[in-house]
Amino acid sequence: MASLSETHDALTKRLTDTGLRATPQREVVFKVILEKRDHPTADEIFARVKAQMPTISLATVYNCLETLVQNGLVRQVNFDRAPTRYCPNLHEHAHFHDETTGAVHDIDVPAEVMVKLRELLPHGYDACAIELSFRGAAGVRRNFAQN
Amino acid sequence: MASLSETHDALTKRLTDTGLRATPQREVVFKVILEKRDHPTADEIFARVKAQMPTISLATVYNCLETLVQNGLVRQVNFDRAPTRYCPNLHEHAHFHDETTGAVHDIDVPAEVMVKLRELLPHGYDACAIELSFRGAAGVRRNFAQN
DNA sequence: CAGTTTGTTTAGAATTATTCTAATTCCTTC
DNA sequence: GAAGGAATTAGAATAATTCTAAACAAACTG
Ligand SMILES: [Mn+2]
Ligand SMILES: [Mn+2]
Ligand SMILES: [Zn+2]
Ligand SMILES: [Zn+2]
Repeated sequence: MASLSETHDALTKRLTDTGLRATPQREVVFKVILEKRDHPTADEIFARVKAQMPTISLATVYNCLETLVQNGLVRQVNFDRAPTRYCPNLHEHAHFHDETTGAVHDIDVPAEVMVKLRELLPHGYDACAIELSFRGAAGVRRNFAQN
Repeated sequence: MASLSETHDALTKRLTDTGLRATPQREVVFKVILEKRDHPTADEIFARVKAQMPTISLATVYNCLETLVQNGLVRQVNFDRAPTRYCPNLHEHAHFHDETTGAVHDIDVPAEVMVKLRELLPHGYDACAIELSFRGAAGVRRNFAQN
């Protein structure tokens, strides 16, 4: 996995390339999303960030998230009308929403499957994004380490 | 396609089976969704319904929609944080959200593709629903009939 | 039938995630 | 080290949806 300073540099570069600043707020928001690879909501991110930067405001968290999303550093995930979640996994992947625990799991999607999906579109339809999500229950819990 | 009285009967049967009533409000909400096979929002449905039943309230439209969805008579469709849309097409299908026009188009998904998607899930994951949606621009407009 | 229960509709208030506003603070550059 | 632009902040505003509580309607019950 990428080290902290690597991702820090990625953030700085990606932002400054667009004339934006790598502010402490943006850095800490980005960091907490990378740290725990669940799919937190803005509120959850706000809570985690406040632990490290007690003066940050919720508005700033929303602003930072918007910037990160627009610059392709995090992904935005929506399940019906629930609060938006944020995902640090930039690989092409789908989401499994476990209704019993509320957890969201990443599901790998091979490139060839993505190609197959794109082929479903009639001629002339050009998709700039494909979203695939599952809803259900994620399996028997065994006494093994989960994460 | 199914006739009006057919779908009317389907509504009545499906509802009364669950101890619910086929009220005029539920019937007219269902009817306007079937009539125009776009993917209207609750507000749009409210406007169309009011033309036939001027006294209906928005709360009732929401109530009726919830009932129809819960009883499998219409489908609910969400695109990120935009207002929920309602779809009368009960076949397994995906949605294409045309960002330039705002229109939503149904995309056929062969059963075998659905099977393939389900196979992406790790052992123990049980999906009760799979949602697939595309976002982009829907093709060159030619001078042919559209619908 | 009359009376009771149960389900439904309705207007308006409440909720809640998100966005907006306007003032302040922070950098960067001249 | 002023000026200008960018970013942050608190709090107000927004908007889709849900909730509340009262009125209404249909379905039972004896
Ligand atoms: Mn990788
Ligand atoms: Mn058919
Ligand atoms: Zn993810
Ligand atoms: Zn549809």
